[in-house]
Amino acid sequence: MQLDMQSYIFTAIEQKWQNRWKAQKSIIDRNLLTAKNIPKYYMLNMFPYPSGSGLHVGHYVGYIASDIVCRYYKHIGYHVMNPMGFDAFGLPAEQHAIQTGQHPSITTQKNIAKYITQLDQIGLDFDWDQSVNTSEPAYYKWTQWIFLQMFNSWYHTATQKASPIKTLIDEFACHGNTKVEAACDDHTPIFSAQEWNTFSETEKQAKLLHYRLAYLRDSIVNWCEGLGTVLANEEVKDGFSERGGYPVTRKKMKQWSLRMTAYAQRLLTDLEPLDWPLSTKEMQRNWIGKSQGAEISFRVQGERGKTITVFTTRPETIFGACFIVLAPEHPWASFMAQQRSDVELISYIETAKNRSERNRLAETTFLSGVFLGACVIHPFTGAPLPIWVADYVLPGYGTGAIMGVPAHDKRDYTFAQSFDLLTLPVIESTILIEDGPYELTEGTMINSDFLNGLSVAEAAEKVMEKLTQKRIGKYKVNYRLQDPTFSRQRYWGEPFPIYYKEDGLPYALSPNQLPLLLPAVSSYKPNQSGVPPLGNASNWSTPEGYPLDLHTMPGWAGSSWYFLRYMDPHNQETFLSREKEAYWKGVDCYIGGAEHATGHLLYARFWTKVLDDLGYIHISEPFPKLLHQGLIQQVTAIAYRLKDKNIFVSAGLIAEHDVVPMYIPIAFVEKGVVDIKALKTWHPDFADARFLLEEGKYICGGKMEKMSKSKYNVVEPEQIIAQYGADALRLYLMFLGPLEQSKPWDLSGIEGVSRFLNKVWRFVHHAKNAYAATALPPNEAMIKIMHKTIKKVTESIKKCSFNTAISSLMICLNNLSSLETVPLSIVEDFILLLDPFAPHMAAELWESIGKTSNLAEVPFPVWNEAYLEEKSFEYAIAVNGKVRTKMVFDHDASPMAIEKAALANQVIQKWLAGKSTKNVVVVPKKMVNIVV
RNA sequence: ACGGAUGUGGCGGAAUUGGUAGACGCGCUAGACUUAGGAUCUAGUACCGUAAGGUGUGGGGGUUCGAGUCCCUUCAUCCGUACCA
Repeated sequence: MQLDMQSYIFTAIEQKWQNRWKAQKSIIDRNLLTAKNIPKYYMLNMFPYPSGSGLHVGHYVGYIASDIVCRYYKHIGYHVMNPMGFDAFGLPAEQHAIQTGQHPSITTQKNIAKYITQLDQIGLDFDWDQSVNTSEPAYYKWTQWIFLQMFNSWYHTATQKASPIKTLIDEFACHGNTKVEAACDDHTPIFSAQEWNTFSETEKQAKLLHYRLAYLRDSIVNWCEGLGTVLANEEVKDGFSERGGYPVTRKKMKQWSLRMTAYAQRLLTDLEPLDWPLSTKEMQRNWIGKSQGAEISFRVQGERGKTITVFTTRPETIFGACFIVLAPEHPWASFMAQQRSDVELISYIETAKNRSERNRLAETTFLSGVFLGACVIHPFTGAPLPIWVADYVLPGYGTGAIMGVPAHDKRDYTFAQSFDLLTLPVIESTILIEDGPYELTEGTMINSDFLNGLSVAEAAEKVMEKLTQKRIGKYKVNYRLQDPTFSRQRYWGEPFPIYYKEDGLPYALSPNQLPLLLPAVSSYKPNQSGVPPLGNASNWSTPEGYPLDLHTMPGWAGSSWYFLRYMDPHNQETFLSREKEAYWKGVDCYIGGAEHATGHLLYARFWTKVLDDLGYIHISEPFPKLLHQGLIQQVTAIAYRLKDKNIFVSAGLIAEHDVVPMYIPIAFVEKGVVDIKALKTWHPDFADARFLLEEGKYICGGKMEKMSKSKYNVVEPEQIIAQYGADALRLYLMFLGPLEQSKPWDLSGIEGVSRFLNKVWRFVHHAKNAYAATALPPNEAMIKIMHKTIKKVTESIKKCSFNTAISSLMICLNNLSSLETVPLSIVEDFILLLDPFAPHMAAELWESIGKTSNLAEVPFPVWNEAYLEEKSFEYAIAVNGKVRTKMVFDHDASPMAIEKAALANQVIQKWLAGKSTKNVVVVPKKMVNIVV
């Protein structure tokens, strides 16, 4: 028996099948499959950014999960599409270009090649013929094209749809903009049809820009003079750039923006029916942040005609308003500061502006602020309310000004406490003012003139009536969601298909000029005066000589619509043909990380709606079903550098120093001790660093965090595959725990799945040899084991509960291997069940038992419920909820009979001795509980 | 700070819908086979206790005949917070 049992040499087997699959793939005729009337399944994976360090084990989790599901769907007869592509524009390749001069496209190509190898080596059955690369002109041509659609559209609030800009021009020609219901900039000037028709082309364009879905506006950005560029919040640490340590200021810059707020309500409403994790829906809901309230205008004392408009969600508390607070960015704040040359105020505004929003919001005990030196008049009482400038009010939300109601708002309360301001309660409550604010929206109004005695809800209604009547307030729905800034001062992104005429206004290139190729540049850095890298291109202008836009699009541009392109990736006429869309009908299942909950997933929904409105596609939601894969976590290593010095302090000594934590590669750490030599050669920053040691060692700090290149804690898969094989790694990553949960990386568990695979191998070969000549029918016990497993595995795959699917395969194998002999039909079923999880081994075993059919297309086993029925059930018999014994009863035993038998049981008798039975609960097929 | 999630043996985790907590795997202990074992097989393994028994799902409280599961409260950890992808 031992003689012909080959051993399981996974390297050879995996290579063999990967090659064979590739050959099979190339002869698949998709058009034929499409034409046949078989059901389709479009699986979508969040595509990766191809970074230089390659894939890490965390990336595989979602891909393996989708591969399992897809292999299953193929087994049950679906035409499956599971494409993979690359979100290839991004900062790392650009940084690399700045450092080495190598063009980012070369770096990107190299990285992509590595990624493809890494994806192939684990047996992922991707449809590479459908792949996309967002940085290729053939792809970004359409990203630019979609941008032009946004530029050439406006949002009609009456129909709740985007519409071509031409319809707006027609409207202006007939009625001016007095009647039009449109999403537009604040303070858009009013004009009549007559005026419109006399406007110059320049004036018309300027007016239209207030309405376009893609428009220019002043955005506040993190400007770093030293690097000549804008930085992400994460690149800014305590007001200094992470790279180089240059000061960073917040500065207004003209930027492209997308009018996403116009879609806020639809993004909110349409979220409801989506089959998404509830937590993700909740996060998007909170991100959109709809709040209903009022805008109320306050007259400024002694300033004729000047008013300050605040947004409040609690207009009924207006009599409790004790002060007005402006964001430091509020135009009136700096105006007043300048006018009065108020040094304190000017400097406060400056510093406050440069604090990060998170910092500003994180303050809990003391809120900073400065009195503006003016007051507004309370519209009902006529009392003067002081105007303050404070950074706990943010410019981007509401009107950038609030009325402070300290008695009923936590932040306002803290602010009032910080400056000893008056606090006036207007809702009756048992909470004393000294104990904090009363924030509930229930109770009876007090100290509120005409609102006294009303409930909060009644008061809200009444006060709105009054405010509207007096024309000082109106209902207002406000969203936390902002129009996202869409331009970047970068090189490696999509250029804007926009040029500027002498009038300084943006004009669109015509679609036939697309793609607008990224130009060659002499340097990838922004130039000294802060002109973006595209400024370094020669002849960056239209054929007529008009200068082209110097910005590029952000990383999320290409990823906002790639799921559409997958359906028709090679079409040069359109980004997605009507026929292909009609066949695939969009994504069936999307698997990706929860960390994109409010970014990518929201942007993609927004773009989809725009394209749907304009009639280019016919789906309103891109991802009807969404699953998250959890992060793989791994220990990070943290070194502590003295502020402003290139000296690193060992972890035990940091209490005595002012240090900045920095990630270092976990690879250089052994039991908390850092290999300083390795560190010094790793990065120039460390080359001549000094180290303050403890007991001769440099000890680093550490945390469990998500595996990520930027934290230098990734585990690369090659070595694991070489040691255990791709099937083992697949199985292990799925066996680790529930798909959606974060899991710490720990290699020791892989031994278990590796043993399992070896056991499967021996089992099949043993069965094969024992039964080569005969074909005995399986007995009842085997059938029961098998059908139980088929059911469990099938249901688990459908629930994406792969860890339990694998464990039931293990249980099944343990049961089967304890049997003397097992017929081949049982072995066949087992191989089929294993196939989605460990496809290389399954294919090899399939062949080894003499099968010539393509395993991937063999129908999945189906269980028969009749085989699973049990005749009896083992009841747990509990006394007062504690299980004391177990008894077996037939399914048709009556509750009365069970109760009687249970009470008569010897063990139970012992527990009942001397007590009276109060109650007996018999739950059929569950348990018995006797209460004494 | 805000929003979201997670917390069960030494470890990863399992547990239909409120009904026998700890499936499956790692690790560990003992044994078998073996020249050998980082192979394989067998048995055991939540904790305390010699036992009878008791205690156990981050902590505290509640609902219930019965709670890992439902409610309240609290703590810890992780993810996101708009130019990282």
